[in-house]
Amino acid sequence: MAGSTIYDIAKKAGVSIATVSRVMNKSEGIADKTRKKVLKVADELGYHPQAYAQGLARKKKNIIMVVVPVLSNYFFMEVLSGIQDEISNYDYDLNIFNIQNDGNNMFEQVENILKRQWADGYLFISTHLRDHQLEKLESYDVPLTLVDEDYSGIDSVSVDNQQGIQQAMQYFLAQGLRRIAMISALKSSKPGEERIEGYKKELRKADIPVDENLIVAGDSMYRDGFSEQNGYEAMLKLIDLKNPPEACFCSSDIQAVGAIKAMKERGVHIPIIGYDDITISNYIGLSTIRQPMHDMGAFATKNLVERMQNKKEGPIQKIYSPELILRSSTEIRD
Amino acid sequence: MAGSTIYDIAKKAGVSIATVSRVMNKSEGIADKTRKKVLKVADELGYHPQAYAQGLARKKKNIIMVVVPVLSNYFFMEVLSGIQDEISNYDYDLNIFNIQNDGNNMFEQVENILKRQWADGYLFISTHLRDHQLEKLESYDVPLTLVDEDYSGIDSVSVDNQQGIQQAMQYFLAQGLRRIAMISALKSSKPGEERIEGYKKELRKADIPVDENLIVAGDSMYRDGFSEQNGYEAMLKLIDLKNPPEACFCSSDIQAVGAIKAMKERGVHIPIIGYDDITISNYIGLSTIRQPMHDMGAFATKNLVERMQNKKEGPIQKIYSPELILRSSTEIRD
DNA sequence: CTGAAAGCGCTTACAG
DNA sequence: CTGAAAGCGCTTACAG
Repeated sequence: MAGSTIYDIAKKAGVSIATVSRVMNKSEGIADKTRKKVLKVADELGYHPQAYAQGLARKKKNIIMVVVPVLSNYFFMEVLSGIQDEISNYDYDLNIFNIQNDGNNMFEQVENILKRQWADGYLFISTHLRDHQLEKLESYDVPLTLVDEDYSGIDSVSVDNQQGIQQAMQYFLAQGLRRIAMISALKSSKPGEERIEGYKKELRKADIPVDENLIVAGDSMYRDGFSEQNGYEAMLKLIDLKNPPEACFCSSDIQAVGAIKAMKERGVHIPIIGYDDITISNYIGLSTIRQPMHDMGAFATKNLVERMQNKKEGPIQKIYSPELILRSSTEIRD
Repeated sequence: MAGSTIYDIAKKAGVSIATVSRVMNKSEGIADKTRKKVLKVADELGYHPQAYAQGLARKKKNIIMVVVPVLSNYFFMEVLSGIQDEISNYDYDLNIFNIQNDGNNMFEQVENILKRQWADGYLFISTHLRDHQLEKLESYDVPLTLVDEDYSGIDSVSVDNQQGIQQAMQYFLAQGLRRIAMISALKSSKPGEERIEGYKKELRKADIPVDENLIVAGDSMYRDGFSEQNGYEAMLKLIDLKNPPEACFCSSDIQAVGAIKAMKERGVHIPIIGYDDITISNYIGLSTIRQPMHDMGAFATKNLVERMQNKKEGPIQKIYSPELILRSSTEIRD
C-alpha cells in the first residue's frame, strides 16, 4: 500500500502518466471524467506523489528549512512559534534541520545543507557563524534569512544586544547599585563575547572598575550553558565570593531561574535581571530584557518568503530594540 | 556556485559521472589519483550530491523524521532532546515536520507525509490519533514509532497516565484532602479525556462524589491549553468558586506555573501537583508527576533505528511508569 | 483534452 | 579500476 507510483495509477486508470501527473497537480483542462477516474484510482491505491521525485523534477520543493544547533532551548522555541504562526499563511511546509553543535565542523554541516539543496529557502537560527563564514554563505546566492545574528550581506533579523545590556546596567546604576555581577553562558561564543563586552563597556562609562570575579558562568555547559543548572551554579559562586555582588545581570531567563533558586536556598536576595522574556518569566516575576522572539520568527519567515518570490532589493537588516521589563525580581526587599 | 552537478565535476575532472559518484560515496577500488582529482574539483566547485536526486536514486534517504503537531511545547522539547542525544550515535539526519493542528484534516496530513516518503523512518510525537486512524497507519508498513501514545499494532513508547493520576490523587487523599480540583487542558483531546476519566475514577474509589465544577480549564486554548495562561485562568475560576477546592491536580507543569501565580495574586495557597516534571519545575519547587521525557525520546529513536534495520519482531510497546515527585508546592503552609 | 518523450541529478549492476 | 546505460518517480514543453 505504501508503494504505488504514478505508473500504477496510470495503468489502472487507463491513462498516461502525464495525465495522472496533471490531475494530481490540479492542472487546468482535464476532462471531468478522466479527472474523477484518476482520483478514484489514486485514492484506492493510496497514491500521493513522492516528495523526492517531485522535488527533483520540479526543481522546487515547497519547503522552508529551519537550521538550528540547539533545538531544545527556550529562545528557539519562542522564535519557532512565530515561524509556525506565520508560515501557516503560505503554501510551504516547514522542515527543521538540527545540526550538531560541536564547534569545528558545524560550518561544514551548514554548507552541506545548502549544497544538498534541501529546501527553497532557509532560516538560520542562532547559528552564530563568524564573518568569514557568513561571507561564504552569501556567495551561495540562495534565499536565506538569519535570525539572532546579523551580517550586512544577508537578510537578517536580530536584537540590539548592546542596547539590552545597557538598559539593564543603567537601571541598576540608577538605583545606586555599583557592584553588579554578570552571569554569562558559554564565553567563547560570539554572543557570549559580545555580552561580556557590553557589560564591561557600561561599567567603564560609569567609571566603575571591572572586577573579573564578578563575571561568572556555571560549570555545566549543556546547551552552551543556557540552562537552569548553569545559572544555579553561577549564583552559588557569586554568593560565595568574599565580596559578593549587590545585583546581577543574567545572560538568559532560564539561567536566572536557577540563580533565583540558589539565592532562596542561601537565604540571600539581590536584584536580578534576566534576558529574553520567555513566557514563564512573567509568571514567576522575573525582570528581564525582552526580545520579541515570536515577532522575530514571524518577520523572518515573511521576509524569506518575499525573498523567494522576487530577488530585487538588497539585503534587509531588521534590528529590534529590546525592552526592559521590570517585575518583582528587581524589587529591593528587607 | 550553488548549482554544480555531478556532470560538471565529471567533465572538469575528465572522468565519467559514475566515477564521481563512487568517489563521493567513498566506494572501494578507485585509483588514488582519480580520487584526489575528483575531490579537488568537487571542492573547487563546491559540489555535494543533491539530497533529492540521491534519495530518489537510492530509495533511501538517511533521514528520520519527527512528526509533531505542536512544536513549541515543553513536553515536546524535552522528548526532542532525548531524540537528539540518541540520534547522534547513528548516521541519520533528523528532520522535524510540523503538522497543522486543526483537527479534522490532521490525519490527512499525517498520511500524506508517509505517502510522500519523506524519510526512512518516523517518530510521531503526541499526535493523539484515534484507533481507526492508527489501524490505517499500521497498514503502511513503514518504520514508525509512536511517542506519548500507544496502540497495539505499532511500536510505541508512552507513560501510564492512569497510574500518574492515581499517584497524585492518592497522595492528596492520604493527606485527608477531599475536595480536589483538576485543571485540565483541551478536554476533547484523547489524553484530555483519559486524564479526566482517571481523576473521576480515583474519586469514586474513595467514595467521593464527583463535582463537575472542580474540573476546569482556562479559556485560552493556545497550544491546546497547555500554557501558563490557561492554568492561570483556571485557578482563578477555582478560587472564585463558592466552595473552593482544598487541593489541585494539574494536567501539566506549565499550567501549574500559571496556577501558582493566580494563587499568589489572590493570597491563597492550596497544595498543587503538576504533570510532566519539566526541568524548570525542580527550580520553582513544583511537585509533579514525572514523565521520563528525555528517556522516552531516546528509547523511541533507538527502537526506530533497530526497526529500520530488521523487521523481524512484532510491535514493541514500552510503557514507562510515572513517578510522583514531591517538592514545596505540596507543603501545607500556615 | 491527452500522450510520447526528454529531462531532473543521482546510483548501480554489468562489462570490460 | 572505470565507463555506458538503465533506472529511480516525477514534470512539462511539444505535438496532435
